[in-house]
Amino acid sequence: MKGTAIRCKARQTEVVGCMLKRYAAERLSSVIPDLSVEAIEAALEVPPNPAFGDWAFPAFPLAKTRRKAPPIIAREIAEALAAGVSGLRAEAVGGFVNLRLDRAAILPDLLRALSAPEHKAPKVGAGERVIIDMSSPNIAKPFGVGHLRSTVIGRALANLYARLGYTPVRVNHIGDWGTQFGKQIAAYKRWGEAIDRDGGAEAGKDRIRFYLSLYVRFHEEAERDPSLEAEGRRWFQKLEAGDPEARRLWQMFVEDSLREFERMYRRLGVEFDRVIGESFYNDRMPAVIDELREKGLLEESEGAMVVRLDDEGLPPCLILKSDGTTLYATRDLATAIYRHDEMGGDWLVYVVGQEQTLHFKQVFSVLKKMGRTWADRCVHVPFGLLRFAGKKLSTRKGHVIFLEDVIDEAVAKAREIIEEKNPALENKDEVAEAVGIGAIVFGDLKNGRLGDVNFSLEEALNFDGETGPYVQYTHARARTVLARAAEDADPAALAAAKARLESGGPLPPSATAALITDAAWAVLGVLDRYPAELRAALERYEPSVVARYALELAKAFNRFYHAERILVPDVDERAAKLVLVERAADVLQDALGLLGIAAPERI
RNA sequence: GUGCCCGUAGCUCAGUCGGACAGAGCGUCUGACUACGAAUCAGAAGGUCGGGGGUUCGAAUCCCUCCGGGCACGCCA
Repeated sequence: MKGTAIRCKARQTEVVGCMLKRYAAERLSSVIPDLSVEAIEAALEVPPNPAFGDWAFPAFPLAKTRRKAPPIIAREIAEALAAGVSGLRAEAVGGFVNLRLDRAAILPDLLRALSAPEHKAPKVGAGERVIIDMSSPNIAKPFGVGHLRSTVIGRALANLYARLGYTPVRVNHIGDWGTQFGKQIAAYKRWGEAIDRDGGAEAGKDRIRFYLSLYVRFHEEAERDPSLEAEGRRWFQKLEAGDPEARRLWQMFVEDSLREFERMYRRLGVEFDRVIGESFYNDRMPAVIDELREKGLLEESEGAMVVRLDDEGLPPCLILKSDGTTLYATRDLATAIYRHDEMGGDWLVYVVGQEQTLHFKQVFSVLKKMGRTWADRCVHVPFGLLRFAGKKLSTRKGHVIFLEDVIDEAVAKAREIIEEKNPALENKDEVAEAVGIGAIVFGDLKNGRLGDVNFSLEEALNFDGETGPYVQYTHARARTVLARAAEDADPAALAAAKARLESGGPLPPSATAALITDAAWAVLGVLDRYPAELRAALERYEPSVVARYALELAKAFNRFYHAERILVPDVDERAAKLVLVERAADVLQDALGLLGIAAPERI
């Protein structure tokens, strides 16, 4: 099995949902009695060349049972189809049966299916609550480009869950606790306090830079002066003990940071159902430790307390340090139990970098040993590391790229392009924001989660080709056509013609002719796959499936747009083409929406 | 050392529960704005799918092995 995500077996169902494919499979099954419709549907594939037809059925697997050569079987199937089955044409080529659907015959059903509500919302779940751990930045640290991944992947997954019938709960698990806060306080006391007293207290983004510079300086000086580390530890002990000054400074870091994060989230359009700091779980950890001890899972090892996981083939999970204090695994156990027991989570999903894969395996295994049967409904959705100029970004060394800087550049570039190409646009700032951010978010989501990303500003600012702006442009272009059509004379006749098209009844000849051209049919074929793509995206926890799909649809639409004139005089033909344009625009907007990207009417 | 992830065109990446000559975008070159938006479209050039074995009628896809890059492997999160 590929990937480290533990997949939900209940959702490992066949990926179907295209009515065209099912149609072909059903026709085929009448002449292939030894296979079920489902098996045939699963076997059908898209031929490498459109000239070969719409679908291809490989006859090779039947060769064993039928004890005949594949080309002979293929020919028999093709002949049987020609003799007694309507709705498609078949041709045997080698071991394949190439199928060409009778486009005109299926068109009414297809149009009806495309306008049905289930097309954009195929039901999979039954309202189960899915707690999604996403974004989860650290206090007193900048919101860097690295946090973008967890944030936008998590948001897209939450949208997909909601769409497919689950109840997602988006949780921002803020890193507000740990020994680094002792260091942060120590650094602030040593150098920062004086600066603030002199009135150097910056606000906003610079405040975070200020904290970061103190943190970096701390690590630099700690290399020469090891006593700093001890000082940091002492401050953390004071913080844990509730020392007023330590609490006050910690509170200041938290508030300043959350304000900054909130601004980023607003720009990205990300919302959370719960924002809970790690410190929230401080008083919940003793109960976990007690339970582990009662169940006899805790063992002493090298002075620390661990849970052995040899039977799972995993290294031991460290629960208590030799000084008796807790570790992040302890906290994550308490967090998971809270999310299940008190937040009512049926599934716990963690959108966290792949460097923590082992950690989550251990935590889930410990939960299982504790008798929590829901442990196998805990899923780690890992993603690759983001690096810059081939280097890993390091907070300690101050190697960070502020997401806001990147966003600002992208928005400025979008603004320039708008001035150049569409100076008459009304809400330029709003659109520039949507396009600039859309470029960044799409640029992240179009690639598979697992690969490491080598961040390139140049690439993030490229709006040509397979990009967010390309999809947004295509959508806006489609909307413009629709708006122009609405201005046309005789809207009543147009509306009547469109209603007829979506009723599932017989179509006027000029409407049928307009939609069965290669260019139009290609668009309809891509539209038909949308529900299946949504299911596949969630099943694989892979928003890039949706992004790739949006690109494919945009590409097919643009081809159609160039090949055909849409606003033609014939009412039926115009209505037919407009239905296609409207469906394409709706699905593009919908797919962008799932990815968390705005789809302005004009750009 | 052990485990996991990655290795496909100059660059960035799809395709990986096996299927027909390996697909996009960027970049390069050539065309298309007096039609609904040229942030577009059409076309060209460009690849030992990291190497080698194996399974199979058929392998980028599955198995083994090696090479290269990354991450993780006890008191950070």
